[in-house]
Amino acid sequence: MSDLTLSSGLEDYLECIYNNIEHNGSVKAIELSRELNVSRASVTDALHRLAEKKYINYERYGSIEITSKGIEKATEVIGKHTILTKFFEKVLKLSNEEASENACSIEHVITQNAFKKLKDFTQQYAGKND
Amino acid sequence: MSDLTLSSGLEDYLECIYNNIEHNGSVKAIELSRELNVSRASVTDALHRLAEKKYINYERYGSIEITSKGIEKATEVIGKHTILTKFFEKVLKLSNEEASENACSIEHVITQNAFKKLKDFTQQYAGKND
DNA sequence: TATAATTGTTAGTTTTGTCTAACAATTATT
DNA sequence: AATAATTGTTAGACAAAACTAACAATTATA
Repeated sequence: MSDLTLSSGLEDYLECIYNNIEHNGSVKAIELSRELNVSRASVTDALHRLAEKKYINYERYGSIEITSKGIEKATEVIGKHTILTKFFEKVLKLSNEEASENACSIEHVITQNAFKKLKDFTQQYAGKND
Repeated sequence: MSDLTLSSGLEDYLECIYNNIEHNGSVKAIELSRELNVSRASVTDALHRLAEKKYINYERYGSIEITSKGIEKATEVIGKHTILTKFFEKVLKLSNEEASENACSIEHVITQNAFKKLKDFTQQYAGKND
């Protein structure tokens, strides 16, 4: 019985897959390799693990397709990323780069509830200070 | 040449070692095993890795002593933990338990600069709203 | 359409961190 | 002091993620 949850690492792959498909209609392994700074071999491994957990459909030499389960997870993580970045940028006044860097690590570990509160707080705050 | 940086996992061991020594004057492996919910064997491994990186002094069947380097790192992480908990509790109004849970994961990944800004923000905010 | 370049896969290795089970050392109890 | 209980270590497995090097498939180009 395989574990169905995603590690931070696999969430990053999924996020990247989703974003590329959104913007370009498709993704290739070489592109994930470039954007995530990992070897092509590591991408192949990750694609197999994601497929095993049903977040994507993938067969050797085939195209990478994201499943509805994958879309759900990806949008969830990306939503967190967006709000966290906004919080660090608008509330704490960090550069976009550092805001995004922090968002990128925290998005994988923050609890649902904490995120919800942070989201409300950030939106309140941004409303008042814009 | 061994890597001198600490993973999240090893930081947790070090934090636990430091806190126990502070409160009780010493720690035993069994206590770390209990508090961190890992086997005694895993603790032995972790102690060797921490000793190799010079964060603690340790020899088989010997007592666990934290080095000055270890104290520096532990207090840094604990400092982050404290402020992050305060932020989640006082600013976002989470329960102490959930505040601490989030602090526990974020303390290992937040950048120095982001932490500094968050600290200032939290102290400002707490000052105004107490 | 051959050939060359690019992309993807496989096999084998490494590191980190975990586990269990068996054994050794230490500490407590009778 | 001898025995029992607790604590610590070792050995051997396993899983997740990464790597390189060699090879296979695909795509582009001469």
